[in-house]
Amino acid sequence: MNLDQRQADVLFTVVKSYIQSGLPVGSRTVARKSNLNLSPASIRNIMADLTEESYIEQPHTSAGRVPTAKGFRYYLDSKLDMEPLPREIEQKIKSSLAKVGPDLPRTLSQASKLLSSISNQISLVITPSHQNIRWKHIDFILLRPGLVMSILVMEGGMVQNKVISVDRDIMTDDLIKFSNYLNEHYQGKTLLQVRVSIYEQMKIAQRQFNQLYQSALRLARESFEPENNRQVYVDGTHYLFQDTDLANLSKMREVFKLLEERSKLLKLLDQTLESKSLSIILGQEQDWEELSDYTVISSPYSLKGDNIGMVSIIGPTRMNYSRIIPAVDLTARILSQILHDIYEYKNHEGLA
Amino acid sequence: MNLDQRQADVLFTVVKSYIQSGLPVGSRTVARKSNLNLSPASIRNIMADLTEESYIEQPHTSAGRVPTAKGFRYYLDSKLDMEPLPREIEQKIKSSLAKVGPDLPRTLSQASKLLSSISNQISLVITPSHQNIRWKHIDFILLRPGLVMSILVMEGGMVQNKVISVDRDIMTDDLIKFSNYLNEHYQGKTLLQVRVSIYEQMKIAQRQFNQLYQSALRLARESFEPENNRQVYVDGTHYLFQDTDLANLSKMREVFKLLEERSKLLKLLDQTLESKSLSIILGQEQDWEELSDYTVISSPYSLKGDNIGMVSIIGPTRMNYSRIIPAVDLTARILSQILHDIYEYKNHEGLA
DNA sequence: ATTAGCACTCTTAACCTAAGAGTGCTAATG
DNA sequence: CATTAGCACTCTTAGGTTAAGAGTGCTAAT
Repeated sequence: MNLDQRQADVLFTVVKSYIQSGLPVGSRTVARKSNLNLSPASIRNIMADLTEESYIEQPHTSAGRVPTAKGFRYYLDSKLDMEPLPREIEQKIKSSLAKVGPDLPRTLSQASKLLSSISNQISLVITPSHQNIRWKHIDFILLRPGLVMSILVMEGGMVQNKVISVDRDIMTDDLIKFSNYLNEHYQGKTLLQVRVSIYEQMKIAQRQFNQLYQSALRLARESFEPENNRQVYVDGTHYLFQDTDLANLSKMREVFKLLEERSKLLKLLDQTLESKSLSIILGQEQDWEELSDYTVISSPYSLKGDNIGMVSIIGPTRMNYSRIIPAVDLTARILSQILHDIYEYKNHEGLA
Repeated sequence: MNLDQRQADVLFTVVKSYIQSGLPVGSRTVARKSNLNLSPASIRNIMADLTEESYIEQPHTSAGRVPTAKGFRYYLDSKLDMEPLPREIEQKIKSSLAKVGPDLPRTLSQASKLLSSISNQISLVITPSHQNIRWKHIDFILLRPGLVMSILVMEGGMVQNKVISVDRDIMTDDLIKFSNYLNEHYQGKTLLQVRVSIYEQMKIAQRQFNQLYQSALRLARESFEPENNRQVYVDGTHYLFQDTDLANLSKMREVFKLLEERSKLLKLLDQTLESKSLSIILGQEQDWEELSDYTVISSPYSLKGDNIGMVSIIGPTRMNYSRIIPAVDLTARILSQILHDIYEYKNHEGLA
């Protein structure tokens, strides 16, 4: 069902006013704030319709209306009046991130700090999946007989390390041979590409009986395995305490629980990784009971056209979307730009 | 001023009852709960004295008494009735940590999770200062001309990496020479020891004009520099929402702010790193206005007699000390034990 | 189609009151 | 002389009542 112009106008006014005040919105207020020039009585009729279609609802008989999830969704799906971020904020982000230097983890961490402080909401920045990134160098270090640490340096300065158990008769010299081999033959490929190669070789190797060769492959396979170690940089958790009352205390607690369960969190954010652009998850809509009353706004950052990670904020459903959406969007864009620069060796003349 | 037996008894009863109920404690209650066999009237006299000396205080005229920071401190400084942790919990910690394998970061992270879940409080585990740990291997990787990543693997599997800018004419082959040299000559020393050596060599080198040699030293110096990268594993933040009302909301918010300001947090915990054993910081006592009403219990974990890191919890001042102190203490002990095992190559026959 | 008017509902804040918890003091007690 | 019973007093809290006010939906007038 679509809304006609007047209905949409009323709905938008209700949403905006509710975002601003957090209070149920009455017909009087809508009459004043909208530019429809209708009397409250007429507005009431329209609001009755909107309630019928459950875009808005009444907390109780004599209260004004509050937008439902459906109402918010309609508001968000319509092109809305974004306030473009002031130039100086954009500059601040750029310069602040440039200062960090060509170090991806620090860049992401800093981006998270910036985003939370300009949005006044909890920010999340998730590290890239390593799968589609090329790697630069691999090293195996014998921690002690039977135990090896593999260190995989990705372009952009991400490092992935892993402790791997191996046959006890593998020596440092063997490890050096392995790593030399891998560095020579596979360097510059993505992890995914390497994995495919290795699996092929393993099939062949099974027919041979070269023990050492098989060990090498096993070691390589483990090192390049898709690691479950994507990190999430979380900042600004204290913003969740903005205008809160006892009622949402238990809901806030759920948010904090969610933030600590990284696997759940990743699942939530992965939902949106596929979408090409900014996406909004309304907790009430989905079956994320942890997020009722909260909304997640995410925007992917990309490298060479692939979305590899996410920039997000978590805030109350009644947050100031016009301000925050551009903030998330811009942060993701700048991050993509900087990533591009790091990977293309541009604009970064080293650290101070 | 010291308390006599009876005064101490009354104070303890007040503290315990307050911890249990969170409510001001009246003379009736003390008369019942203490084993003094005195009438409420007599208790009232004693409580008046304790109030005089400000061990306890009255929220208002007709209310019972609440322990002050001084009262809590007296309670904590006296040897108190610890409930030793049940055997099975100790076992659970040990086995759960053993399962992680000889990987220090993961071990610490897991320890933090365990501690928060058995204490029902926010837990903090701070990673070791690398300064007094021996290192195993160093590697330099040329990210691109003029930019090197150094990777320093410590015993126990900590990795410290850093992006360092260098002269543009340093090549991969040079880097290999550098790292070989360092690995041969300094391996097995602590970072602190290496730094001292390097500074000495730099003094000598200044008089020479071997450009390459000087570069190598600069690179080494940066790599072994005391990094500001001690991490803190935080878990169980949602426990802060236990029995909370609007009054402490703003205080809770301060705690969350503190948790995100890692530098402040480290300063707080470093206070206690020197003390040989478990220590308790009452927020009200110190000038940590972020922590009024909260208390930090910390216990250091050690390697070869040196305290290298901390295990802590943050909880309300009225928490169950008898249960939680042993939990913190035990976790730190087990961690020390496991560290010892990792470093001595004992008890760890690799991963599954 | 729009709106003024109106009766109705429900929440909220303010006020009052009674109950109850706890105190400190005094005088009695063993 | 330490202890305790008794009591008047204070202050908080919960409950109940009330009045104000916000907002509604309906009806009838424009």
